[in-house]
Amino acid sequence: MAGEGIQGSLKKRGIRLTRQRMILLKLIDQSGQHLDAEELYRRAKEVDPKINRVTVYRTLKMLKEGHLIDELDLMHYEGDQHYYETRMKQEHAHVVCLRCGKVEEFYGEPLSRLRRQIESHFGFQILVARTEVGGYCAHCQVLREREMKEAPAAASTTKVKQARRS
Amino acid sequence: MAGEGIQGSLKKRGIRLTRQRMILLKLIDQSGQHLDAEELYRRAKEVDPKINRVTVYRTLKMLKEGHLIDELDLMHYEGDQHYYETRMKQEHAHVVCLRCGKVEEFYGEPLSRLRRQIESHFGFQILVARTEVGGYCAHCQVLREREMKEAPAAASTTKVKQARRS
DNA sequence: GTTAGTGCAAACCTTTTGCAGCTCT
DNA sequence: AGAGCTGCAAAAGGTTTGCACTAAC
Repeated sequence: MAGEGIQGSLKKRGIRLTRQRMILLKLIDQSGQHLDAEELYRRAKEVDPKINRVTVYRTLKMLKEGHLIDELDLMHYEGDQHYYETRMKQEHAHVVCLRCGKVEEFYGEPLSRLRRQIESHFGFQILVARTEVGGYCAHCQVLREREMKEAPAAASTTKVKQARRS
Repeated sequence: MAGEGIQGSLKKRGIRLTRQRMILLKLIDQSGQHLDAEELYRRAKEVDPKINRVTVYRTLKMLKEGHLIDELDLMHYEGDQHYYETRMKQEHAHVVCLRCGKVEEFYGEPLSRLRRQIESHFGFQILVARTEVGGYCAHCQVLREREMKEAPAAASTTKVKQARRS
């Protein structure tokens, strides 16, 4: 399991493995989802009701600075908070539907090619990379067409809040 | 000049061209830079000291929703505010040095290829795309090596605040 | 035992909202 | 004339900080 990888990495750097951090690491790692600080806090409280929101923020900050997790915005689909995911997976782009909020992940050659080109073009040493794409998923394109016929003016703002899942 | 393009587009949509909006459009368009709301407000006040910060936010929001400008985070190099740029340019990635803050722009084939692949892979209709890369520019890589020798512990956090220019 | 980490409260920064009055068209 | 926009004040949302206490090593 991936949690061990992160814990080992922290230990090596002399960072203490507190009870709170173990809980948070486990949560981040288990859920394949993109969690924001508040959601992570909510879930952590179910395990340890005494845990503090601040500890969540501090832990996320630490993990981010240690390049153990990545920070995403997901096109700010529902507010300006950030989302997090473990860094183990292969590099991928996030594709966010601006109507239903669904997040898909795109893996593949074009991404690593882009990375290599940027590195060689600028002599740049890449530490983090983030590609986010916003638009309409196949399903919502159809629904939008329908909406346009019924109420052309309102359709441009239509936003259906529903489970964001990849 | 590009400002005309945006103004025309607004007029066509029945959006009023107020004095304040003209000022802001001109500023966004002139400066080839990436401005955040506060900086834009600061500059606008030099032209019209009575302009309100809220108007800046409202104008940015309107332009963003009309897809006339793009919103960037620039890897949150210095805070969580957003940066804006006009949308006329060809699509490009933003390459941010995490040490000196310099922002470079990368144009090229890999980006449009990525876009096409995502569209065909998911049947997705892309409206906005954002690629941001963080790391060390050629210049700062050298400086960091030097820092590592002198003060290994401190070097990981070293951040030189200086003009963010592309 | 020492030092890093936690919880609490309070501050902070960025952005949004409600509303009365002003101004483009 | 009238809808749309602005300014002001106030609130909201998300995140960080100072400090005394606690717990990991």
